[in-house]
Amino acid sequence: MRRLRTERGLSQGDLATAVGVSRQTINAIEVGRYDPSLGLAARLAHYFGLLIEEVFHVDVD
Amino acid sequence: MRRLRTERGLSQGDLATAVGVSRQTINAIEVGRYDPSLGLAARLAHYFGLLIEEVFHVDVD
DNA sequence: CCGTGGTGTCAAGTGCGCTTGACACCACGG
DNA sequence: CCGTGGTGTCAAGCGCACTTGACACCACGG
Repeated sequence: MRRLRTERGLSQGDLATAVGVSRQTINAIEVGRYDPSLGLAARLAHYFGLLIEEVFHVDVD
Repeated sequence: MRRLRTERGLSQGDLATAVGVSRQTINAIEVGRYDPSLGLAARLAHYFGLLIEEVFHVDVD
């Protein structure tokens, strides 16, 4: 997630506005404070041109 | 979602216990009252052997 | 030395995801 | 006729996803 963002030379704020959330939300997801909603996960994956599964390694148990 | 479930001959309650949520939660998702969390979406997709993107048509805008 | 951009984090508030518990309806088999 | 399984839905409550606003720290260029 942080890798995908920095690889593209984006700040947290840039990515936040690109997917329509606040900067703090992007930061919280990157540092692992909570998981994004399905909608936000979909927008982020779509923005990076990847599958949700490729961006987030949710453990399924 | 309902199609995937009924194709496998499962009740809402069966699927609910299979993915670890309540029956009402499965029902609410099927009737579109709200979207599942990323974790639950991942467990459901995994249970059906599909990608999250194949199970849920989240509109990305 | 100061300003600026990027980041980490806190506090307080809103709304949704999900819970338990309950009740009603329908279809079915006894 | 009654019981049972499957479904739809309500109410009240809990915790998380996400918000705005604020403050602090660090690195950098002027």
